[in-house]
Amino acid sequence: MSIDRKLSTLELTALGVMSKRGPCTAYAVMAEFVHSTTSAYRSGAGSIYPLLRRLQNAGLIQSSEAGKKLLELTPAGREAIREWFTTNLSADDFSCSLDVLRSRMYFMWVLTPEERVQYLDEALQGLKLLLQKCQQQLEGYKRLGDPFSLMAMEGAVIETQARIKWIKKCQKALNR
Amino acid sequence: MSIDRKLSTLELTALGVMSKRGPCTAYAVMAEFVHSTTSAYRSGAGSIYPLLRRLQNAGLIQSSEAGKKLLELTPAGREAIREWFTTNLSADDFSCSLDVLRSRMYFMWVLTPEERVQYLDEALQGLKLLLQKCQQQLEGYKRLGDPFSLMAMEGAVIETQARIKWIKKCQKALNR
DNA sequence: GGACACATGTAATACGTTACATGATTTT
DNA sequence: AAAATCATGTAACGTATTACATGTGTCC
Repeated sequence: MSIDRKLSTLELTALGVMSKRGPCTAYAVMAEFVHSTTSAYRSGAGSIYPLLRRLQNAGLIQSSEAGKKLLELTPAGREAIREWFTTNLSADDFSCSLDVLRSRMYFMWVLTPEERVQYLDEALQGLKLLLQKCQQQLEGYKRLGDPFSLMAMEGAVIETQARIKWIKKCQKALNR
Repeated sequence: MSIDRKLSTLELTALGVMSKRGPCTAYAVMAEFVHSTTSAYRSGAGSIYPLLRRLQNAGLIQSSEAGKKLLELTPAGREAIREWFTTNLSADDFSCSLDVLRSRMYFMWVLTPEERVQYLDEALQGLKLLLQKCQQQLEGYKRLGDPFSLMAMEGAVIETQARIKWIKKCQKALNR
């Protein structure tokens, strides 16, 4: 009934989403993930519905008494989110995140010099576009969101700016 | 025989590792992943050996004629790495990376104000430690590594610095 | 009335993780 | 001689992805 293993990041994020929305349908939770800007969170029905059933079996969420098929957190579910912050703090949480652009950089020597320049150009353009999207969302949060969503989104902006700065540095290094 | 589906990041990274090392044993490839600082790449024997067999079946790597059980890239394998740069450039590659610290921030309102302060403190310390590790590796690359590994590692340093800056900003926001 | 979003799933498949298992070689 | 590292796997399990399937409500 209860949970023995560690919850995955996806499961905890689903719990977090539900804690913000209050009672909502499984479909609403899924919709949040389908349109996520973070590719690792982009999940479809085949992932979310079984995931929610797992959480329900674990007693972390339950059908709301407010009728229909609305789901809501149980006290145990709320506690699971708190424990995400307090107990699960391992080195993995701080470890460098998986940045495909950065990973690929290790192997860029397989390209010709011209291809390298072109690749970095495309990367820079993609990142600038991403930055715009992040900044737009940030503006939205400034009006509507809570301060914590705002903080999180500011993190995305700062990270993207750093990646842009990095690509520019790489371009300079190549020009020498 | 050849590949119809898209190669995973892990598979492509394995190809990249082998392209750098030249002919090497499966164990050597695995060892690179076991001790990775990026948690998403930390994989054991159960992941790498089947993965290498898949690559071999796909004709991307082969046993080296240099005797023993050494593996090396085929021309098709080298081409697969190049295509990683050229054709697979989707929006996903630029998307915000999965940063657990950032994800969690959305849901930090479940904590008490004191817990929030403590959590951010721990996060900051963890990131500072990570930064040190990254900078040490960077110094190593400056002597031994190729310029592309150096660039990649500089990306890790810049990213980590940005995350530290972000956490400090969050701390200031909480103090108000 | 047709299109679209809402709503909920299942089945096949493949992939990653963990744990287990074994043996050779090298180091202390 | 024992311990550690090199070396190569297998088996069980769980989870994510993709594609398929179905039905309702609502808007134009």
